[in-house]
This record gives sequence, C-alpha cells and structure tokens, in this order.
Amino acid sequence: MAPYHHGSLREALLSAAEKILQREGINALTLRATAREAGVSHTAPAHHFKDLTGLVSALAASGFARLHDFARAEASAAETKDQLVAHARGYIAFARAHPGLYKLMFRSERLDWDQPDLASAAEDAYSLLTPASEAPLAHDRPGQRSIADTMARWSYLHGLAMLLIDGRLSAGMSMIPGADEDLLIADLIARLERLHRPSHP
Amino acid sequence: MAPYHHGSLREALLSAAEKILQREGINALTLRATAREAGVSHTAPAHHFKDLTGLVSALAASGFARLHDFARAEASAAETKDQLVAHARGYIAFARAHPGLYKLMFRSERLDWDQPDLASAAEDAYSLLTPASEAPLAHDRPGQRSIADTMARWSYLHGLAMLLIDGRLSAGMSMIPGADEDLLIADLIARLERLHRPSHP
DNA sequence: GAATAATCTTTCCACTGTCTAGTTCATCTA
DNA sequence: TAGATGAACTAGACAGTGGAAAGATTATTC
Repeated sequence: MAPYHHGSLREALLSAAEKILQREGINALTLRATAREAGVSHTAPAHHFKDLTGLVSALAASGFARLHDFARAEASAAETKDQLVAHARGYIAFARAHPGLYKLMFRSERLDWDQPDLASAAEDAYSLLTPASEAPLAHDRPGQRSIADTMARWSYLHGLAMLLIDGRLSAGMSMIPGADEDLLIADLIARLERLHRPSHP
Repeated sequence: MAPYHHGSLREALLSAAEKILQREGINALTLRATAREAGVSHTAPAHHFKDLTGLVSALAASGFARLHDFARAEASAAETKDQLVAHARGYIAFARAHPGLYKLMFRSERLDWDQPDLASAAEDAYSLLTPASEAPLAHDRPGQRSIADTMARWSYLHGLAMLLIDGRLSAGMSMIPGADEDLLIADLIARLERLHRPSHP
C-alpha cells in the first residue's frame, strides 16, 4: 500500500514529466498525465508547482542546469584549447540528446521567468558563451563589444540547435552527397568563432 | 440573418486565427475560439483544415509566404547593394512585427510538413539566404559550401529572431548604457556576412 | 429537375486545467 | 507525551478543449 505522503513527490513528478516528454512528446505533457505517471492524484502536482506553467518552468530550470553542467564537463574533457567551441559542442550535443526538453526550455509562453531557479540556471548556462578573457574589466566600460558578441553566439547556437532538432537542416544535408552529418555539424559549430568583432565598432 | 454557406470561410478562419494570435497569444488559439471569432459553429473549421494541426499549418504557410514577400520587397527598396543583408533585415523586421505568427511557424509538433503549401512556402522564404552568386552551377558539384553557408545563415537569423521576440536579449541590451536597440540589432544582423566560408574547406 | 457533393450545425465523448473542500500525516510546541 | 498546527495529498466538480458522428442546408452537375 502506497503511503499517503510520497516523500519526494516533487522530484518524482519532474522525472515523470520528463519521461512523458521523451515518450509521447510535448503535447502529451499535461498535469494529469504527469500525476498518473507518478501514481498520484491528479491535483497533487498543484501543491508543488501550482500551475502547468510552474511544472514546465521547474523542468526547464532543471534542463538549463544540466545543460550547463554537461557543456562544462564536455569542455573540460576536450583536448582543444578553445573552450568556447568546446562549450558550443556540448551545447549542441545536449540539445540533440534531449530535443523535447530543449524545446520546452524555450516555450516562452509556458515559462515563468520570475521564478528565480529558472532565471539563474539559464544565466549560468549562457555565461559559458562569454569566455573569461572577454569578461568586463573593473574600471573599464563593461565590455559592450563582448556583450554583443555573446548575443551573436547565443543566437547562432540556439538557431542551430532548433533547426537541427526539428530536422529542418536535414534536407540540405541530403543535398550534399556522401557528407558526414556529424562532420558538417562540427563545421557549422566551428563557425561560431567568426561571429565576434564586427567590422565597424 | 447569416447565410448557411459562408462563402469564403477558409480565409475568414485564417484571419480570425491570426487576430486571436495577436490579441491573446498562442495558448488562446484554439479551434473553437477561431470558430467563435468567425461567427460559425465550432466544428466548421474541421471541414477546411481537418485538425488544429491543419489550421496551424495553413496559418504557418501564409506566414512563410508573407515573410518571403516582405523580405524581397524590403531588399528591393534598400539602397545597399548587399542583398543578403537586406533580406536578413527584412527577415528580422517581419519576425519582430509578427512575433506570434513567427513563433507559430516553428511550432514543429503542430505543423504538418507533408502539406505542400507549407513546405514550398518555407523553401521559398529560405531561398533568399542563398545569394544568386552562390547558386550551384550546372556541371559543377552542387555547391556544398554554399549549402552549408545557407544553413549557417539560417541558424543565425532564426536564433536571433527567436531570442529577440522572447525578450531574452533585452537583458544584455540594458547592460549597454545608452545603446540604441535598433542600432545594436543592425550590428548583429551585419555579422551574418562573417559566417560563410569556414577556415578549413 | 433530380442526384450528388460540398458546406455547415447539433450532439456527444473523453480529456484537460484549475477551483473548493475534505482527509491523512508529520512536526513543533507546551 | 498530548494536542495543535500546517503541510501533503485526495475527491469531486466545472467550464473549456479537440475530435467523431450524424444530420441539415445549399451549390453544382448531369
């Protein structure tokens, strides 16, 4: 007999939600389905997440945190000295490994950015796109150019991740006879370095 | 008294759907709401679009077609000789002017890419990112590099559009004191040109 | 002028998010 | 240790949803 109090229902609901996301897609991710998957009444999630927005936001926060950790780990394991590209590789690899989760992390109309966990996790993740060498100096102007550089890199990586996940680039890939998909993606990622420092500062 | 046959219900439903999208956001865009807005029974849309997916796909097709026309018109009106950047400006301007519609156009789990209208409209729109000078020659290999270039540009523009629409870049913008937002965006768009031709072919 | 087909309505079902009220349990205070 | 307080969870209800089925109305075609 299941005890009345679950004990760690919050975590159980999060992993149930992610399981549904993988198995049946984002349209099947509902509060009730999550509760069913966790073997709990259909209103139980409300106490931990309030809303469907709350559940999705918490899941997104977990996603950003894991993205951050994964990209860091991949970069530190990489042989290359170029940490920026290493982080980018990790970023794209994460998105490809968890497509449903990644897309959920950009479902703006179902995310509550006032939730501190989510905001800080996302900020951490994207701090990897500003290399330490470009960090703003103390008395200097706060690195306007590096901020714009970070925006450009983020845009490129995010767009690439989205189009890859949705298979929108595979049509173009099939047009290149005998091309190695992973190699092409690596080439696209490498172009990230060309985005910084515009012609007219 | 309204006649039993509407006459041009398909178009009426599409514009009703877009009105809802602008007014109440994508979560409020339902089959029933669209039918209500058009003053018709809630199952009437099914005959023209079959599904919610069908309605969304038709709306997305219209969006891609208009994006294509808009970008072309903007580019032909532009003074610059650089058509690529001119198209890119039009692309971003369209996305910012119709944020709900643009996001809907990338709602992959609600789009039916087997619908020919949608597929061809999207293809037309993205053909603008492959300048005529880079078009594949007849007897040559079909421009592997230009295909990858197009992918890179598309990724960058799509990511930029998404992050702009969702306001994810405004935090960074506010960190640059006294920066003109439009000027910064123009600078980001101009970087598109730096993406082509990777270091090692 | 009938037959046929397209268009639209009515009715129905299972499902959803969220509200309200109640039940069970753990923990903290006296 | 007893009792109160509040957190965690359940049960039931409501309006809204997508979609299927079957019927009504009008255009079109032969």
